[in-house]
Amino acid sequence: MTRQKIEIKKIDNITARQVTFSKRRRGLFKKALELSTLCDAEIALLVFSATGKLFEYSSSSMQQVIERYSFHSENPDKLVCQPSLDALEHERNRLDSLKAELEEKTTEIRRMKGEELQELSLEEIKELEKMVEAGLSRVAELKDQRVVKEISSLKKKGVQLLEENRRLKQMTNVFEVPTDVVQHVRPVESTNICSSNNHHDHYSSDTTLKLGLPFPN
Amino acid sequence: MTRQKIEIKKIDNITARQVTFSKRRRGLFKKALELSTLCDAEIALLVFSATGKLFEYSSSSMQQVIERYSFHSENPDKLVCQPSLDALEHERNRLDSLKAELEEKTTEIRRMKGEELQELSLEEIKELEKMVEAGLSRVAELKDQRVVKEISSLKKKGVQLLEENRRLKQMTNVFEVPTDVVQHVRPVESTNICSSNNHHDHYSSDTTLKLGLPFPN
DNA sequence: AACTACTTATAAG
DNA sequence: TGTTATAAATAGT
Repeated sequence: MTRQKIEIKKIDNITARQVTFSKRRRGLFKKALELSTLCDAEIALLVFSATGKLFEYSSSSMQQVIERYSFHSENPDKLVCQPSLDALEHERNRLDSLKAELEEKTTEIRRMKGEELQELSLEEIKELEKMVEAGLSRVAELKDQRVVKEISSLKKKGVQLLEENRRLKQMTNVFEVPTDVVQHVRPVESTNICSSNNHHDHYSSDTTLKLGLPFPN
Repeated sequence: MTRQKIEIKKIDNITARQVTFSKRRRGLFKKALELSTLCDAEIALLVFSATGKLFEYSSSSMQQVIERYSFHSENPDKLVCQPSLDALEHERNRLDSLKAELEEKTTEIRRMKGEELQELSLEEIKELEKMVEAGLSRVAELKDQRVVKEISSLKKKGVQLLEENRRLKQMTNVFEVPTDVVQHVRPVESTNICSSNNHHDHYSSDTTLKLGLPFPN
């Protein structure tokens, strides 16, 4: 919230994350203290860092506030114990391995972006560069393919539009003949009329077509 | 803390106190959420208003954090003895969200490598290309820095080696004068002799020097 | 509840 | 850790 606004999502850079944690933790505890003082509120605040360190604040005593909480939340499932510690532990193991995997991918992405290279050897950096280069050329290539496709489709559309224009001009001529002839022609030509109103977007012209001619389902 | 700085002590005016309570409570919860999100911290926050109303926030589940706290603070009189469905369910949610996150990162990596672009729009591909380009130039830049460093260190070493060679040649000349002269000279020149055995590492040559000429302390 | 003028928190270096 | 430019929180209206 300074120098630059940041997005509220997990900070990838571990060092930055720790620094931010310290600063914001202090800020949070200060705010908690102020709120309890100013407004005579009873507050408990528990913070476990990512590394498992505990930080706590309580306006009275942690014990007391937690008891008050337990009482307050008339927990009906308090009697229901033992959902199997085993299962819980299993879940936690899985969680840990997922976390590790995630950390790995996060680092890989950061490295592809040229961050966090300090602990790579020159050889590894060269390897990385080759990889990113390969990725870039593949992306560029696919982009070009898309562009080519886009252009050719645009050209095709241009031709169609020209065609339409020609027909519309013919229509103008048709309008000069008696009304019943025009009406006879319309069902066949309505598609073209619609798309000519949407020549900048052929997808929505399809939609318009469907709206104009609803199907029975 | 605006319009005028206020002293942090209980607000006398009841209305003002309630208003402040609302505002600051919101602020506090927001900060707590931000901290847990940014820094991957596990947080529990309990606030009882002066009128006894409970407000709570927890990054995972209140139950779970309190349990963790109970465990952490070697508190023998277990405040809450609930392995709890709540906690289990929470672990599972977290597992799911981690899985999703992992999936996301995996896709991001594949896209940076130019794979799986089919469902991106042209605009998105262009964006991606820019990103990979930026990454590549950063990687290349850092690689160049490394290379430059490597080269200059190699050059320095070359100069040192040359220097050593020169001295060794001088030594050869010294060995050609009578033995007693050489012995007289040795205390002064021993530094060079020693370091010439370690010309690839001038730090260890210092060590060798000390070993050769131990100080009385 | 909305609006500011001001203080505070904090991201980046 | 300390500094600073800027974003965010908020006291009083």
